[in-house]
This record gives sequence, C-alpha cells and structure tokens, in this order.
Amino acid sequence: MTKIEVRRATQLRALIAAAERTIAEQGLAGLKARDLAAEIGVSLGGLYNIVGDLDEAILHVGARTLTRLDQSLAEAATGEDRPIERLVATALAYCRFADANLTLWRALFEHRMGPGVALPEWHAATQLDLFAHIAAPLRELLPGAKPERRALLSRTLFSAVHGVIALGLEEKLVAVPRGKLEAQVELLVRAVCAGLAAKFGGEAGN
Amino acid sequence: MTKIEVRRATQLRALIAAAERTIAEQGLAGLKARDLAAEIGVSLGGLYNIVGDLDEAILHVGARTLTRLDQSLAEAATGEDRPIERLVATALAYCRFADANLTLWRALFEHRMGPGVALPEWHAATQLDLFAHIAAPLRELLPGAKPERRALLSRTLFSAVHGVIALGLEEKLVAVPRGKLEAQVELLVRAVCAGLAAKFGGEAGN
DNA sequence: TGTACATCAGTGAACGCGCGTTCACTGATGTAC
DNA sequence: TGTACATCAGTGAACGCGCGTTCACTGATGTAC
Repeated sequence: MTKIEVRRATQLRALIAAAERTIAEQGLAGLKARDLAAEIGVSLGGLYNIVGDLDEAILHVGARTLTRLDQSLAEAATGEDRPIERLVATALAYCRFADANLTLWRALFEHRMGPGVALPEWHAATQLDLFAHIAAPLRELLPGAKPERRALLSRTLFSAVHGVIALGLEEKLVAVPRGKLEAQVELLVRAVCAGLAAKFGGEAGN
Repeated sequence: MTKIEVRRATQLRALIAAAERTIAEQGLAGLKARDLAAEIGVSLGGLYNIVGDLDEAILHVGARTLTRLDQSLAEAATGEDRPIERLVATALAYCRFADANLTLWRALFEHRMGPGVALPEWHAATQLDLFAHIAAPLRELLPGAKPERRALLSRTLFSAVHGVIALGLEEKLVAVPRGKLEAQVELLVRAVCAGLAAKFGGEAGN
C-alpha cells in the first residue's frame, strides 16, 4: 500500500466518522459538503477524491449503523435459551438502539436512492444479516411451518416491532408514548408469538 | 358573505385540490409555490393571500387525507359483528387506502413541523378520531382490561399494522413484499388478538 | 342612480438564501534514468 | 544518490440550479354621499 493509499484510507475513515457525527447531531439534512470537507481538513473539491458524492458518504454511515445494530442485537440474545425470550430480548435491544441512535437510525429509513439507482449489494447484505436474529428463534418456535412462511413471518414481526418503535420515537400523536415503549414492544412480541404458536404450533405443514 | 369572501373560499378549495393532485403525483417535495400558483391561476404573490405559507397548504391536504381515510375505515367495518373481524377489516382497509393513496399517505408521516411549531388542534383531533375504529372493537374484545391499558394497546396495534404496511409499500429490503402484504397484515392482527385475548381475556383487572 | 374616494386583492420582479458539483490551475509525490 | 519529469492529489472560485417569501405598485371592488 503506497503512502497515498494509506492517506486515502485515513481520509475515508475520518470522513465517515465526521459524517456520522453530523448526521447524529443534525440528521441527514444537516450533512453539507462544505462542512464535511472543512471538518476533515480537506478543500471542498478534495472531498470528491475521497467519495464520489455525498450519497456515498451517507451509505458508508448507514453501513456502520447497520453493523453496530447487528452487534447490539447479537449481544442482547446471548444467554437466552427459549426462543420467545430471545425474540423479546432482540426486540427490546432494537428499541434501545433506536432510542440511543435516533437520528442515525432514522437516516437508515429516510434515505431514498435516486430513481433507477440500486443500493450497493454490500449494503443489502448487511440489511439481510439482521434477519438471522429473528429467523433463528422463529425456526425453533415454529418448527412445523414451511421455511418461506417463516421468512414472511420474520418480516412481518420485524416490521410490526419497527412500526411501534418508529412512531413511538417520532412522538407522533397516534403513537405509543415514549415511556411505555419498551413495555408495549415486549407485549406485542409476546402476543404475536402466543398467537402464532397457537396457530402453527408444533403441527406440521401449512 | 361578500363577493370577495366567496372568491376566497373558491380559491382555497382550488388550491387544496391542486396541492393534493401535485402531492399525489410527485410527493411532498414536488409541491412548489410557483407551480401551485400557476395551476390555480393566481400570481405567485397572490398565493400568500390564500394561505399563509406552503406549510398551511400541506396541512389542509393532510386533513383531507385523514378525513378520507376515516371514511374508508368506517365503511370497511360496517357489517362485521365480531370484534376481531372488525379489527381485521379495519386493518385491511388501512392497507388498501395506503396503497391506493401512497404518496398522500406518506406525506402524512413525512411532514414534520418546524421546531416549536405545534400542529393545529383541528388536525390533531382528526388524527385521534381514527382511534375509534380500533378502540371500539378492542373494548369488546377485552372487556376486562383497564381503559388506559386498552388505549395503549390500541396504539400498539395501530403502530404495528402501520409498520408492516409502511415498510411493505416502501418496498424496503427488510419488508414484507407487496403481494403478500394483505395476507400478512391479517395474520398479524389475528395473532395479536389471539395473544391478547389469551392474556387479558374475559378476566378482570390488570 | 351617479360620482368620488378608500380599501385591499392581485401582480411579478426582486430579494435572499442555500448548496452540490465542476474545473483550470498548483504543487507535492513517486518514478525512471 | 541525484536529477528531470510525469502523474495526480489538492485547491477554491465559479457554475448552475432551485425556491420561499416580500413588497412597491395597479387596478378592481365596494362604500359613502
């Protein structure tokens, strides 16, 4: 690795860190090319030697956020045996992560790619990794259900929990108030699991 | 009502209709003062005699959307007796409304007021009206639960359903695919209801 | 009914602001001999 | 090792675009006599 390549890597790391700080403090809309360049001690034009455009910077930050989220969820579920408890612990960890990283987490969902521009697959892969945290316990919980069915259920369960947390943290009028959030998330997961177990239980097929 | 007042009312109606059309076609970001003025045959400056600013126009459209949604939900639940079926029908109606009015419905949640600016209470009231569609069946379903508890459950159930639909219609990677959306929403509502009934059932208190 | 006047709706050019990206230029870095 | 040269990272002024809101002016509407 040449001297220049080393500097590049250092600059990219600094850029991502700075962008993350800014997004955490001011949200996606607060990220400006000029500020970002100034913050990492590069001229405005130099920014575009490090990343192709601001979108790329945002994607890098998003990837970091997803990775950190993944770690949080992984930690949360260790030490739990029963699948339902694992699912509850995962949901609560998601809740706490979103709360502690509110704007970064929001940015994950606010950010829409321009039309026709697909998101890079390394990013997509990280997103899908998250499902392991739900899919695995669900497999234990519903051994009788078909895999594709369980995949759908994973998505539904994730989306439902996500919805409660997202509206709650936005403090929308129709949302669960912040103080009751964790309790309601737990209640939701338990209720869904109970309902699903009753329906798909140990039985085969369907 | 003087001639001028009549014209004002007409202009306001035209403005809301035009703004609604634009938002439906191009989203919130597509709404521009100049286009809106041109569309209703008023000069740019004249726009600000009809509404104070663009935000006001957006709020008007939002109110209309909420009202239409309210009607859809009301219609959907008529003819259903059992509370669970009413909840399912309501959730499915919500799903279909969101699908059929995607950008308008998104605008309802995208739009954030400037900091310190509360949303007008006529708007808040309309939002809360929506809860009747959930709260009423839930009261029948869980006669034993305390009212405040039920209020929380209404919010949780709403948010959960909303989450599945929102991610699904955005076609996010982690979401339920569009084609399976209605089925999964129904499944979610039934599972939650089953879970809740098992927990709070006819029993008293808690 | 007719006339003079006041009010205020309507106009659109101009203001003020913000911002992502480019590009001709410079100077530091690395290479070849 | 030393020198001449090529490459390309770095610079920041300028480009190009977009947009909400204001304001001095005009002309239509309604009123008072």
